[in-house]
Amino acid sequence: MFALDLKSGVPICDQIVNGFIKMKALGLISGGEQMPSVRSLAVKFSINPNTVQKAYAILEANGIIYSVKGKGSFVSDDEDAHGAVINRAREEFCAAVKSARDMGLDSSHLCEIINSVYKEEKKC
Amino acid sequence: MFALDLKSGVPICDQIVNGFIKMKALGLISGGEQMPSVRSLAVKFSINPNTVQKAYAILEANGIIYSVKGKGSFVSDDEDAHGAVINRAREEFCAAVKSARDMGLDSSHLCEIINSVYKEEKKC
Amino acid sequence: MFALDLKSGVPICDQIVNGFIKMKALGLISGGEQMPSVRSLAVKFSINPNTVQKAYAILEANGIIYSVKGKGSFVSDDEDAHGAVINRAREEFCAAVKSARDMGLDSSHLCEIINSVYKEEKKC
Amino acid sequence: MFALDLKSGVPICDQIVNGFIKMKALGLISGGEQMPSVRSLAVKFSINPNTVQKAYAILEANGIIYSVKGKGSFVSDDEDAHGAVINRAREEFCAAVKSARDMGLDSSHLCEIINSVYKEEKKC
DNA sequence: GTGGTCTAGACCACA
DNA sequence: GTGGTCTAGACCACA
Repeated sequence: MFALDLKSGVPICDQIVNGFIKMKALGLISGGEQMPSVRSLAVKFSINPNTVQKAYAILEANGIIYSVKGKGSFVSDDEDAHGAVINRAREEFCAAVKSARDMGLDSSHLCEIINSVYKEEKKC
Repeated sequence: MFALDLKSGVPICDQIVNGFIKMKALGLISGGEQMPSVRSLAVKFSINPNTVQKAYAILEANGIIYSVKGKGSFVSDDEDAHGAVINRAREEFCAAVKSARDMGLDSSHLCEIINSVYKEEKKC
Repeated sequence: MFALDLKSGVPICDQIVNGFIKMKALGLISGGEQMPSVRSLAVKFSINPNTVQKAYAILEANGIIYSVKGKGSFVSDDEDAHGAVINRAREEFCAAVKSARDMGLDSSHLCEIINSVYKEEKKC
Repeated sequence: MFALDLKSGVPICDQIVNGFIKMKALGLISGGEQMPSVRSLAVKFSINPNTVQKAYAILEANGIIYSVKGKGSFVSDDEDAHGAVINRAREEFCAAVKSARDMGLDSSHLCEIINSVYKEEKKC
């Protein structure tokens, strides 16, 4: 399970949404699996249940999860939805590259960073 | 000179800060050069002088520019300050790579994106 | 809690910043503790919320506090940040000593002033 | 002769006033001696003559210098005036001590700083 | 004219 | 309710 960083400035709601999306991308949760209940997650993270509720609503709107009244929320099998999320990730990365380019970093340097991150060399 | 995108959702103030940082990184402005006055920039962009003022204050707090009362604001010669900004850009890119990795994108794919961005192929 | 002196000529914003820095230095507030809300402080001091907002932004930029949207502002645990503030205080005092020396005051006289201030003799 | 620091944030006018006061305190200029002309100083420092003029007016208002029409400005013999300036310096140092105390610095530490400054050990 | 501070008040995202 | 951003406009010190 992912952790929240209250001091990061990133809205808690977004952190929860991204947390579950990454868990699915990494195969830590998969289609059909039950999500933790809104209440239990709120207690676990010591945050407002409304915030968890909102995150689940966003995940559902994106087809990542679905809810069954009286039973709870479940991870969706919808591969299209997950693909759309991946596409968005690709676009976000693309924007990050442009930003880095505008700051004067050259492409070979960026590739080095990528390699070190994927090798878990913890150089950055 | 850079352009503002009022619809982007990115605070105008941040757009101005980043605009000048990029201009310095690209060598379009350099140490000692006078910045446009707060008022003139506000008129040029049709925004409130307070917003420009705030951006200039952030640039000054980061050592990118300095202001002389009654004379105006000037680009700083402080290379350390600019280096710190570049370092932050590097860290941001590093975070973007980690995020992409967590979303399941592989490193060769990321390198391809980098190459297409630097070749201005506008594929993304 | 500190008091504001609107007639002092010192910007209200700076007075608020220094007020909280001193409170932290004196142990009156400590890491994790919630700051008064921007609005409540504005009401308490009968000043504009924007002024408080600016002071909080400066404190946050210096790592003294951090803010969580929708929840409020909190005193940071970051001891490095607080240490940096103390260092700046030391440098300011150092500059004051140099200035006094240049004005012809001798060192023993300065030490006397220090002693009288710390003894609260109110001689100056 | 003293130097100006345009980036310091301290008004140029104040820097000139303090520069001459320190020169007198250090004995670098003495009663009856002629001050550099407003124009020459403005040229030397590459600043606006109005700024020099204002500084001289402040020095004259404090009895540090006096002007003779058609001849120029001269350093005053008025010891009372100089004494008043020294008193103000003492008060300023006193305020600096209070500020340092409020930041948690203890008196022995301040005395150490004083000693190192007067020994020109350049430790700070 | 130039930057710096402040008030008054609107509007937004978030919890 | 909480912080964040922005507009509109006043007033100040300084050059």
